[in-house]
Amino acid sequence: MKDYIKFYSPIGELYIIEENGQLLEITTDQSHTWRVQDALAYKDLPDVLKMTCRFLHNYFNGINDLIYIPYKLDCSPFQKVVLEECRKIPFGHTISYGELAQRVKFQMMKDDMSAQAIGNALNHNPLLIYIPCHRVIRGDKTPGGYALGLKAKKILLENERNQEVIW
DNA sequence: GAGCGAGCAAAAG
DNA sequence: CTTTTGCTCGCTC
Repeated sequence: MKDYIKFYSPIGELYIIEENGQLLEITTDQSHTWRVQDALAYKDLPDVLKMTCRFLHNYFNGINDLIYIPYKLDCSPFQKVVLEECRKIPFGHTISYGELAQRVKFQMMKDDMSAQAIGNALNHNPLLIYIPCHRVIRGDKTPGGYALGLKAKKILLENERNQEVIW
């Protein structure tokens, strides 16, 4: 049993998808909605959708809401580590793909880890915004790429830079 | 096993 | 400063 709601954001309509009390996806992909039940009235929403909605509302108003939202990652073990590490990047901060590669390397106790593999994993980030993959940029400080296009990445980074951070 | 990146660093123009 | 070149590795088919 899956439910979803639409959230109108500065980077377009976001679809928030939930299953059994766990956050499944935050996406702009409209074609995903065929899998889910009809959208519910707000008062009947599962808590996880209300939490995510509030989180996004706060986020786009420059408030770093540090709530934990239960979520389920349906992806490879490698991607999970990358996404978990990415989630730890604080509001308003940026790091490079290479640096994230170092952290993942440590987590997985590997000898080598390429930045390219990190980019590959982030490209399939199922939880846009909540996992702030837009805070990961190239080593030379240029933005690199973004699944929704560079325009969206710049809007998100501008949003974090200009807002007063409320802890 | 081959091909594909949201990359990197060094070297060249 | 910008562009090119070689190298990288986990994922997917």
